[in-house]
Amino acid sequence: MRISELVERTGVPLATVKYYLREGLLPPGRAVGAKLSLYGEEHVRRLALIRALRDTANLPLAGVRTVVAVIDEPSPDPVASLGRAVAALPPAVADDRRGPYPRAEAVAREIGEHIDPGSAAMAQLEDALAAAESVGLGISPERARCYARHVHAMAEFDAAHVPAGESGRAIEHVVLGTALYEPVIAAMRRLAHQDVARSRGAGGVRADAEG
Amino acid sequence: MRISELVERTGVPLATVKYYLREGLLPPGRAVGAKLSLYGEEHVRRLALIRALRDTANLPLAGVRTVVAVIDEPSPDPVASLGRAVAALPPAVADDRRGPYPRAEAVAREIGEHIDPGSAAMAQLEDALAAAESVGLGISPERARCYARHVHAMAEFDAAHVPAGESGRAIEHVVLGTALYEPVIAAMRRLAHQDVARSRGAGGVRADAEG
DNA sequence: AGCGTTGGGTACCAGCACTATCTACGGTAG
DNA sequence: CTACCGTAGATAGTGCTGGTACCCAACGCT
Repeated sequence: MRISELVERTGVPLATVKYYLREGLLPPGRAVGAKLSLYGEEHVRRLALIRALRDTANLPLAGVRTVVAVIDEPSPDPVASLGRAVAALPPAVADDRRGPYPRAEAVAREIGEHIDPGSAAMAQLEDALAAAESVGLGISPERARCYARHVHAMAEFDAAHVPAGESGRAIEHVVLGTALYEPVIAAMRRLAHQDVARSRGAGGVRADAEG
Repeated sequence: MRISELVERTGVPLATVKYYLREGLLPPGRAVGAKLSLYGEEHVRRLALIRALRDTANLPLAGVRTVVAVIDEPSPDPVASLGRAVAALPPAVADDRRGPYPRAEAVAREIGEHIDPGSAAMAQLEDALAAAESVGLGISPERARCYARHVHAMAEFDAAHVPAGESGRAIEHVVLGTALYEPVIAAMRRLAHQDVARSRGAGGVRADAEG
């Protein structure tokens, strides 16, 4: 299809499509002659991906670039690629950041024994815990245990539902799942708070609170 | 304390403190004479709050303003205040946004029966689900049920641990908990993925962040 | 041949969150 | 008394991000 149709189908403004082409986020179309290029379904999908990562996952374009690079390249080392991609997701972590992460380590122990203590997620957790603590919302051991149990259960579900097959698809699935399910879970948690508050307030009893 | 000490204790640059004062995020100090004001512990706490909401909860200053307004004002209707404050948290939702939210409603049914179908969180959930779907990561009913169960359990824990007493404290706790625990949970989920990935098959490999 | 579309480029812009500088005064040390 | 540092208050400018606008010349379809 021509660029005008790509614009029409995705709803992304022409100027923005050109900008993404310039920035290398969107691969160039197949050139037919000097003044015409044709685009395919993969361009439609790529635009959807860029917009989803930017608007929903809150990823700056530089991060989008990292993620699509990982997805594009047939990776020799899937695990390293995955690490790079997930580390590109917000919140940003300084490159030279190294532990120890005292608060995060205590919480991580509740999650499991197979956690890399140097990973970006540890730094993110440490920052989040420190911020909560700084306004008097420190996380008690019971809260950590409760949250740990439930995120672990969700992670197990996720792991059980990663598509089998070549590692490229799996990596894409994991990266996008990490980025795009986080807002889903956050919104669901807000709704759950609503539900709990209103069933308590309304006199309805829900006494099956665990952990 | 004088403004120089406030700067020193919080680590926030003087120019930034002045900016927050100008913007009304930080209440003015007690003026003693025309060229000197004194600040107290509440200013230290407020600065920590502003930085936590901005840096960790990713809240633009306009949103910080809304949240601190709710926390400051003794509210005649706690529930309405709470709603306003939580709606100010990201992701932003257009004011004129109204349902229906087809994807979100299906998921919300898994969470509970006491959900306000017009709340901001419904719009946020709808957007997050649509974004995931647009890149081929639509949420299956099983996944929705799994996530719903676990976020609900976490919400019940949260509700059981809101401090009793005057409603002001409770509102502050709920708003800040919503905003500041989300990144905690997101980071914990990433760590849980690591733990699951490494305890299954891939024994010993790093699932996040190259060294 | 005429006309709209395209590629390619440069320039410009808006929002956000600061940051820098200036003025003027006032409390204090010497 | 005088010098000087700290402070309040105001205005202007900066750096970054993510576009948006406009222009021009070359196509290529009819």
